[in-house]
Amino acid sequence: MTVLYAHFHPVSGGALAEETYDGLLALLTEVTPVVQALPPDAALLDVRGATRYFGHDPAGLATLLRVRALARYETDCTVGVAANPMLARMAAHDGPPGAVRTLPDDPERVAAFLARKPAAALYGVGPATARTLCSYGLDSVGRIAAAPPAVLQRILGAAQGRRIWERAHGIDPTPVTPDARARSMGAEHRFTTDELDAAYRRRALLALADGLGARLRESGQVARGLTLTVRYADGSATTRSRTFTEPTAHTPVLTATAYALHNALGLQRARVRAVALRAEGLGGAELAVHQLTFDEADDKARRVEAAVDRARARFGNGAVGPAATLDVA
DNA sequence: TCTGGGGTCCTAGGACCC
DNA sequence: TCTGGGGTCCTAGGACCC
Repeated sequence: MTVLYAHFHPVSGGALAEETYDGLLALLTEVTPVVQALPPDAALLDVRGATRYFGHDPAGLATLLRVRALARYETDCTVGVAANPMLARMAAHDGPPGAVRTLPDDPERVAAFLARKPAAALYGVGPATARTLCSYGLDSVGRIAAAPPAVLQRILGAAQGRRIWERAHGIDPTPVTPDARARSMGAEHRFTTDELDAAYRRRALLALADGLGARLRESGQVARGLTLTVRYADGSATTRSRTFTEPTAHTPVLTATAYALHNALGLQRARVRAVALRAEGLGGAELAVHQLTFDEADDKARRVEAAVDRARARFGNGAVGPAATLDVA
């Protein structure tokens, strides 16, 4: 047992504040540097090496963390302790919140723990996969584990089938990865009433693109492409994505791409509940080489953007924004 | 226990290139 | 010159997690 999965919940109830979460992550790194954040309210820890230093076994370390989180942040946590991330997660979810639950490494104990669980309790099996598995009579983790891997691969596809078979046997080779860089960054705008007006949707997209660009530049990142998701009144959704000619964090490019994707959908009388933008394929801005153009307008737009970013840094995010977004925010 | 917003990963088909 | 198989990229969509 070297992996801890911690799920935090404020004693007062409600959601965890971002600053509190940051503080909790710092608290976790007091115990081990190998902490993987799972925003907004969870984390994985590899405590190999920490047990000796602190003179506690992993369960003891988990208890220590709980006490500190309560004392310093009035935040309780549920901790699972096991041999790998998947088992640690499942141990944490195996009972009421606010406890430390340990699953020993003993293969028979692990098998017994898994066998009695319903299919949907297996990490990586959600409602849809559970339905599929159950339709083949594979309604418990024990039965999934007993099925030949080839059968699961036929039902679920090669990668998913293999992974589910492994997990049903308690196997999870994924390491705890500290400092994992985000792959994408997105935001959604939900309309208060189902929106039929394309102009209003464009204003929402402008606000989203503006905010996304600011976040990208603030974090020193560029994106390779943009995805637009449109959610409709009936719960369905359409996604369209486009790759930029070069990685960028510039709001005008994001906005123009968002508009182009939106226009290409050719929505006529669609009842739109929400629009969302996601910047994909993030990378460090230092790696991006901007094609030098002699386009004066482009050059000016980038200088304006830099000035806006400086104003925001000084006066707050609400200080400056495109005029057309004012009635959407 | 549920909700929801912000994420991740996978699949599959088509285009393109070698 | 034609054929063809195998990468890789792009795009759309689905599923899952916290």
